[in-house]
Amino acid sequence: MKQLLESFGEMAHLSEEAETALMSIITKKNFKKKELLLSEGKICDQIYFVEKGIARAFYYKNGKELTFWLADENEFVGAFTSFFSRTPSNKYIETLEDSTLWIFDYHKLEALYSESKELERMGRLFVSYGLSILEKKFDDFHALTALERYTLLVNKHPRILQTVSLGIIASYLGISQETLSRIRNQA
Amino acid sequence: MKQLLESFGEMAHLSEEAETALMSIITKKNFKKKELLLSEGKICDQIYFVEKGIARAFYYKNGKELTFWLADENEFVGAFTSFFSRTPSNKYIETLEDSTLWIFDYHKLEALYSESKELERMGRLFVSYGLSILEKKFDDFHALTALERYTLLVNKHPRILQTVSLGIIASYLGISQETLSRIRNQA
DNA sequence: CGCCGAGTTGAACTGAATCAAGAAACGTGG
DNA sequence: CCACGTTTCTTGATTCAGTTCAACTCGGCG
Repeated sequence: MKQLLESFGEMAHLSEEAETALMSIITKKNFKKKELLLSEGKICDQIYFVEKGIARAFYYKNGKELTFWLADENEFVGAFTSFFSRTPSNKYIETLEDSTLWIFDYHKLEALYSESKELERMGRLFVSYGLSILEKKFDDFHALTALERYTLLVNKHPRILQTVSLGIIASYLGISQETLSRIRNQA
Repeated sequence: MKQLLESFGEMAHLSEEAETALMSIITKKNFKKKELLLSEGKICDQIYFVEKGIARAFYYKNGKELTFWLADENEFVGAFTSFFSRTPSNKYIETLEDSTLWIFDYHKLEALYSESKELERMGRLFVSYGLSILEKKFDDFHALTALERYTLLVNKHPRILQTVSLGIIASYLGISQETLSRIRNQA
């Protein structure tokens, strides 16, 4: 909860009223490992903030799972295009550990934004912040080699390396599981 | 201008007032080929909509130019993280042809958003739309091979292939210029 | 105790990068 | 408008990183 509010603070300056209003529409929920939060064909109605645990987003390509997002603690996960444009998603979201997530519901958020100019503005700043994060991810993926991306992950999210299975991490980094195994033992 | 308004329409429903207000703060300007719109160390104060021509964004890695964004006609280009967070950018933006661009200035936009709830909302929808586009780009880059990305580019933006130099396209696709030359002559 | 999923390791193969040289296209100034 | 020089593109030969396929190990769990 404290972490969540800190994350908000980074994104937008919230008045006490705005903070209260926002907190009133989000809900905290516990999930078991491997619970599915979104599946293909559904519209993504909820964005999640990981308070505890790990979640991932993936889709299928040629019958194989492709993990393109790993959300460690204090990070968000969601299918944003589907969420914003209200179109069915081709993505799946699931927990990889027993997790505690904060749920941001689309309709509740929209209702909240409609309440006041300040809240509308808050929404804009959230999305702007999200766009920055995504731009960073895109740049990393474009500019870095698999090894560099691995190093980044080790430094920023060592816990993911210890917890998440190798196959998932490999697909996240865009390399085969065997190559990742070799990189790890050692480089 | 018509194209510009159509693009807006896709992103957000604008009342006539909102449309007028928006049009009053953006400006159209002509640029020569190879004009620099943003350079490293500067804060990105402007987002550009390409009415005519082509623009690109790139940065340097190990002394080599890396093009990560190509904006064809009716597309946007900008250094979004820098733009939103008001921090210096490591990126360059330039035209690749004589071009006509619409300029969206940060401070003018912010002033506009402050004017009303509707305009604030419009801003939020713009950014949401931008986030969707970026997510799409990210997914493409993650899931597709160089050849698939090449095919996508050929289909969607044949004009880029004819106009932009091979080295730039290759770096955009994430492959070497030689490989792209071979792919083109033929696959 | 034996099975099963996850990880490791090896060997062969493949696609792409790199290095290098030459051809074509372009523009710039005389 | 031509001639030269620079940039861009192509092509070939070599090298290398990473994939694939396959076998094997390890640890946990029923």
